[in-house]
Amino acid sequence: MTTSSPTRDRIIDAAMELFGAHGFRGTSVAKIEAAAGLTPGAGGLYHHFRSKEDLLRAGIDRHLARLHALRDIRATFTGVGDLRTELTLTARYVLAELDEERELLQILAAEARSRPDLVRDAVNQLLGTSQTGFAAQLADLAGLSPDRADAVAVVALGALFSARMPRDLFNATPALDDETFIRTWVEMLSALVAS
Amino acid sequence: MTTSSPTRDRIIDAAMELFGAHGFRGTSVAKIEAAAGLTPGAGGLYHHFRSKEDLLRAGIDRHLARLHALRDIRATFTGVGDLRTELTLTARYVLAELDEERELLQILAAEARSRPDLVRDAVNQLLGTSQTGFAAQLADLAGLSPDRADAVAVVALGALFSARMPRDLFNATPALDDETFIRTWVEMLSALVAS
Amino acid sequence: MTTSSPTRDRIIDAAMELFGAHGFRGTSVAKIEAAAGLTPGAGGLYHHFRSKEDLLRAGIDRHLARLHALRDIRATFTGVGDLRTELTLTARYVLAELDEERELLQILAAEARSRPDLVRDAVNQLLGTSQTGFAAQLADLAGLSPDRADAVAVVALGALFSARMPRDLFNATPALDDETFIRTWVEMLSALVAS
Amino acid sequence: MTTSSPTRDRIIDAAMELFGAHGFRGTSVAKIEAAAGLTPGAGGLYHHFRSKEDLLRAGIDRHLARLHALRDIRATFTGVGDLRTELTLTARYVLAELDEERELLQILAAEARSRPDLVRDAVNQLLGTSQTGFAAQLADLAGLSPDRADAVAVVALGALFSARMPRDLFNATPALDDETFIRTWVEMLSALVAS
DNA sequence: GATGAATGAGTATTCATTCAT
DNA sequence: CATGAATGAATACTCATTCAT
Repeated sequence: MTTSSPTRDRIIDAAMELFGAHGFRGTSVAKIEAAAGLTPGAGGLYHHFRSKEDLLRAGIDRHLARLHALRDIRATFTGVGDLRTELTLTARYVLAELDEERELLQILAAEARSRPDLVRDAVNQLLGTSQTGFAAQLADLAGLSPDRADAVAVVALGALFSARMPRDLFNATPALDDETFIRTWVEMLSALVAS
Repeated sequence: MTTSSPTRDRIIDAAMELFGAHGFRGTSVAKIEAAAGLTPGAGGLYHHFRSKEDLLRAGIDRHLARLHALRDIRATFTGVGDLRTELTLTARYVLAELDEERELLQILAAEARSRPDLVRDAVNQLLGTSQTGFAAQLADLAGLSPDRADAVAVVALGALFSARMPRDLFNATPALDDETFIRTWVEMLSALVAS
Repeated sequence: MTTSSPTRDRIIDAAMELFGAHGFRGTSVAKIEAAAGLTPGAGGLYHHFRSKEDLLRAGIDRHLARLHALRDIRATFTGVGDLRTELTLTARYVLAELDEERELLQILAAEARSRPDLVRDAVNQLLGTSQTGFAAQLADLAGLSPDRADAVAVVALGALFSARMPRDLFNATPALDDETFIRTWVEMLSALVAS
Repeated sequence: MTTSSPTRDRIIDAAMELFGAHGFRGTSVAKIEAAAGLTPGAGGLYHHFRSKEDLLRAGIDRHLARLHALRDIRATFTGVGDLRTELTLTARYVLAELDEERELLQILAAEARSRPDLVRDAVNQLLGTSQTGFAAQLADLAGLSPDRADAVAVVALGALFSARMPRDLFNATPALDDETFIRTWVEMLSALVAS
């Protein structure tokens, strides 16, 4: 458990927002301090973090922790309803989660080249549990074999991610509204499972 | 038409590789010059490009031009075979194209925050034609209504992109081999279309 | 008389050791505090010293005070024995004293440029009394005239100091072991006095 | 042979003077640039040296090179005259050499703690050849055995160095004028050799 | 067309010192 | 007395860009 203080939290908030908006390198320590209410350039940040990079890591960790919390909550509302309903709920949940993690994903995408390991680890945490969780759900709901459930989970979740990636990572205008996207996605999956 | 010269091309080559590996800000003009065989730090680059940013734009444009060429070639091998075969070919083609554009995608993802317009424009060119092209193919092959074809194209292409994004953009280990991915994807689509 | 307290003394101990090892500028107040058992960076040092420089002065003063004590003790064992014995004892005593003050000399040498007055004063105290004392001893022992005794004392003491300076001040490997050095030095002096 | 340019030389000149006066840490890169006629803070220094430390090394090397030149010249005026004359000439030469290297010695003394190896190496070059050279001269002139010549050379040269060290290294007022110092030193040595 | 040299504007980080608690 | 937090001032080093040769 890392030490927590109001200033420390304010620094993380400010930093992650700025990292998301201008990238890690594009955000100066002075700007972070200013945005956190400290005197810019005075190095007050270093009373809370060893380096700018350390702050990035702390920010990512906080995001990931929040995510784990979300996942725990989720477990409670599974297992009630028919296939279509459950898939629709899952889709909505995943998109909501992606929205929640938009800032994090932008940062990770921008830093992937400069901090490969940091990014890989974070992304594996983000994706890994989603995939195995959804595969289990599919195996359970639709009676798929483990291997098949895995494959379907990967392809289907990928499609779901792609509903947000172009917009969040590349500023592209989304090609479909959420309702239509989810409906089509559910149909595709139920058709596959039924076949 | 911008002037072309062997040195100019070498600079673009070097720059795009370095931008892909270390990001735009992470790549100094001096390093680009060195990698292009010029004296680092002497500013020889400025005889060919007005600024570092100008060079980035030139690099992106060259990638996009190459892409258009690819697309033209593609038109020739469509329209022969049944649904499954054609979908499989399409999937393979899209993945190959993504591999071809990996460097570009990495650069675009990293710069999305700092150069929103530049990135949006490039990505729209990359995605736009794919989407309408594939929608048309689907309408044609499976007799879907234009709206429906659009929706299905978006979801299906998104799934396909997601076969590369985690690895190319986030250094994540791919969860599925290409063969399995494509097979599952084709099944999903044909099931949907058949239903 | 400055106030004395266990913490204050611990701070001086820590500081002088660190100053000797890394120089005054190379030693941060935070490191001194840490080495003295205080929280680093909390400024606890300032309850005992007005500034870092003040602490340096206090440390030097403590060293000089210790030296005076040594000198007093010394007076007791002079005046017994022939010339050679007495010179040998003197040589041993001076080298021992130099060893005792090694840390101080290192600090003084390093700070000579940045704090000229502080260093000059301290060094004058260190050298002055040695020189007049030894001159008196020589005049007494060997019947030299005051002027001549002064000159011989300066040259001879200088030779003695040079047995330690290269090693203590410049990390050079000593060129001679103490026994040989002292024997040669005693011979040189007695030859001169006898001539 | 390191590259040489007027600016590069001006930077070394400025740096060594400032290092001597305020110490290495006490001299900012900006101040060196200003003193060398460059814009302070613009980093122009880095077109000539990889780092501030690299500049220090270059400065020390230049001093040492100059010293070797001096030594070569010296060989020409040895071997003419009786013992006393030759010793007097040697003493004057050594003091002149020390005056020539005053700046260097001050820098070395100040940096001994922070750059032990750099200083040790330089000092070994400075002292080593002096010592063996003078020992040879003594063996030759006065017919001393090698071991004894070594011992006498160390003690005598140490005495000579001590004519400058207090003043140059510790700002102390010299206790003797050069003439008297040298005369006493010569007497001491000839007495020893004659005995 | 290429280069050596220069510069203006940063950029992360350090540090002595202060002060409310 | 000691500490957590803050700050003003520095500091070494980087870099995109310009320009005379």
